[in-house]
Amino acid sequence: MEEITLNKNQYSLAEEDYIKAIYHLSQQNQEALTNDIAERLETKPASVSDMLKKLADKKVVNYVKYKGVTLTEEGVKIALELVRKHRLWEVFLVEKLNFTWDEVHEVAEQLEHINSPLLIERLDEFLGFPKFDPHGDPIPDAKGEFLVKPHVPLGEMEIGQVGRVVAVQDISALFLQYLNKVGIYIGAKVSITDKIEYDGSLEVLLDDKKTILVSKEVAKNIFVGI
Amino acid sequence: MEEITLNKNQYSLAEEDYIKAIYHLSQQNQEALTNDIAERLETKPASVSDMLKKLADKKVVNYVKYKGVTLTEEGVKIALELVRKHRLWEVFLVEKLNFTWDEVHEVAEQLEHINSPLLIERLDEFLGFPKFDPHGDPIPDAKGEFLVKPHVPLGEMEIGQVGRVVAVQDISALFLQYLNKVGIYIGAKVSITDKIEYDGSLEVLLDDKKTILVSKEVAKNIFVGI
DNA sequence: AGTTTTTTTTAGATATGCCTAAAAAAGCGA
DNA sequence: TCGCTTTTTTAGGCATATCTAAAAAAAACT
Ligand SMILES: [Mn+2]
Ligand SMILES: [Mn+2]
Ligand SMILES: [Mn+2]
Ligand SMILES: [Mn+2]
Repeated sequence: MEEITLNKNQYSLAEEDYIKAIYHLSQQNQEALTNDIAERLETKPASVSDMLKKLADKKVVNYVKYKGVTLTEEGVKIALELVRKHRLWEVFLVEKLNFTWDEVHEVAEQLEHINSPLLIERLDEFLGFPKFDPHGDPIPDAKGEFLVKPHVPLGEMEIGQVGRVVAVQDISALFLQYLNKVGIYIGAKVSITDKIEYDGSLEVLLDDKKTILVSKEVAKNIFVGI
Repeated sequence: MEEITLNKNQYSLAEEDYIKAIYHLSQQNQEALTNDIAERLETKPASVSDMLKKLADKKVVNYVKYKGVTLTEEGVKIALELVRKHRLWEVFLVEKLNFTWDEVHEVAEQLEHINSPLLIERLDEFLGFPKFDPHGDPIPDAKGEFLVKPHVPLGEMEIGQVGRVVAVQDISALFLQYLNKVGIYIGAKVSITDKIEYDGSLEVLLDDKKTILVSKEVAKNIFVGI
C-alpha cells in the first residue's frame, strides 16, 4: 500500500492564531518568545511549547528549544494571508457596516479564519482594494506585499514639528475609545506645543483647533507621519 | 465553595452544525434519525450517538435512545439563528460580491458560525432586510419569524398550469449548475406542457420562450408557486 | 413467533489543544 | 563562578470530537 500525504496546506484556527502571534512578535524583536506568545494569546507557556513543537513538525516555524521561534518562509506566507484577511474584514466592518474602529478587532479575529480565496478576492475588490485598515495598518495584497508609511511615535516629535496621525499601535477598545474621546483619529493633524518634563506628557495641538494633554503612555502608541 | 455555572449559551462549531442538521431533518419528518444526521454531516452514526448524548445534557435536544431526536425550544432558537446567519451571508455573497447561487453554500457554512450579534444586525440592514436567500429559502428575522411562500414540487403541477419557481430543495453546486445550464432560476415562469409517462419526465415551457425536458428527479427538487 | 436485517449504541482508541505541577535550562548579580 | 531567579520545557491529565469494531435494540420477513 502506497503512502500518500496530501499537503492540504490547511491549518486549524488555533494554529493560525499562533502563526499570526509569532509574526507580530517577530516584527518587534528578532524572534518570538514563549512567554510573550502565551500572553498575547491568553494561554499558558506550557501550551505554547506544545504548539511550537507541532508547528515545527509542519515546517511553518524555526524552533530551537529555549532559543525562541521564527516563522519559515511558508509561515510568513500564511501569516501575511491572515493579516490581509483580518484587515480587509476590518475595513468592511467600518466602511460598509458602520462599525467604529474600536468595535472591529474581535470580530475580525474570527472572520480572518474563513477559508475561501474567492471570498477574499471579491471582498478586496468590493472595498476598492484598500491599502490601510481602520487603525492605519497596511493591508498586504494577494502577493503579500504592502506599503509602509514612514512614521514616528508621537512622543518622539520635536516641539513645533507638524504631522498627521497615520496609525495606532495599541488597538484595544479601551485605548481607541480614549482617542475618540479626546478627538484623535487617523489623519488628524498634530503638532507638539510643549513637553512636560515632570511626567513626560505632551501638549498637542489637534487640527489647529484645540490643545490636549496626552500622557507618555498614550504618546507611545500613536504613530505620526511627518 | 459555591458552584456557579455560567450558561454562556455558546456552542461549538460542531454542536451548531448538529443542531442545524436536526432542525432541517425535523422539517421533513417528525424527528431526526441518527443515520440521517450522520449522512448529512458526513460523519459516522457512532459519532452522532456521542453528540446526541452531549446535546441532551445541554438541553437543546429531546433524545430518547433508539427513538430519534427533536430540538427543544432552546434548540430551535439556536437553529433559527444559524439559519438566519447562513442565509443572510448567502445574500451578501450574491448581491454584494457577485457570487453565483451555486458558489455560496460552502462559504456560508463557515460564516454562519461567526458570533457577533452586532455584525448580523448590521449585515441585515446593509442588505435591506431581505426575506429570502438566493435559493428561495426564507430568512428568519431576529425573532426567528419568517415568511412562507406556498409552493408545490414542479412534478406535481397539472398540465397547462402556470407558476413561478420560488425555491429549490437541492442546493448542491451540481444541481444548481445544471439549472443554470437549462435556464431555470428563482422567479422563472414555468408551465407543464406534457408529462412523459414512460420515465416520469416533464416537458416544461420556460419564460414563454423555450421548452425543456426535465427528469422526475429534477422536478422533485424545484418548488413552484402557483 | 422466530430469524434475519437494519439501525443504533457502546467500548475502546486516537488526535487536538488546553491545563497544573515539576523539572530543566538559561540568565544574572554578587 | 556560584547560586538565585526567570524562562521554558516535560510529565501527566482532561475535554472535545472523531473513528472502527462489537454489541444491543428495533424493524422487517418468513
Ligand atoms: Mn483569530
Ligand atoms: Mn487593525
Ligand atoms: Mn456550518
Ligand atoms: Mn440557501
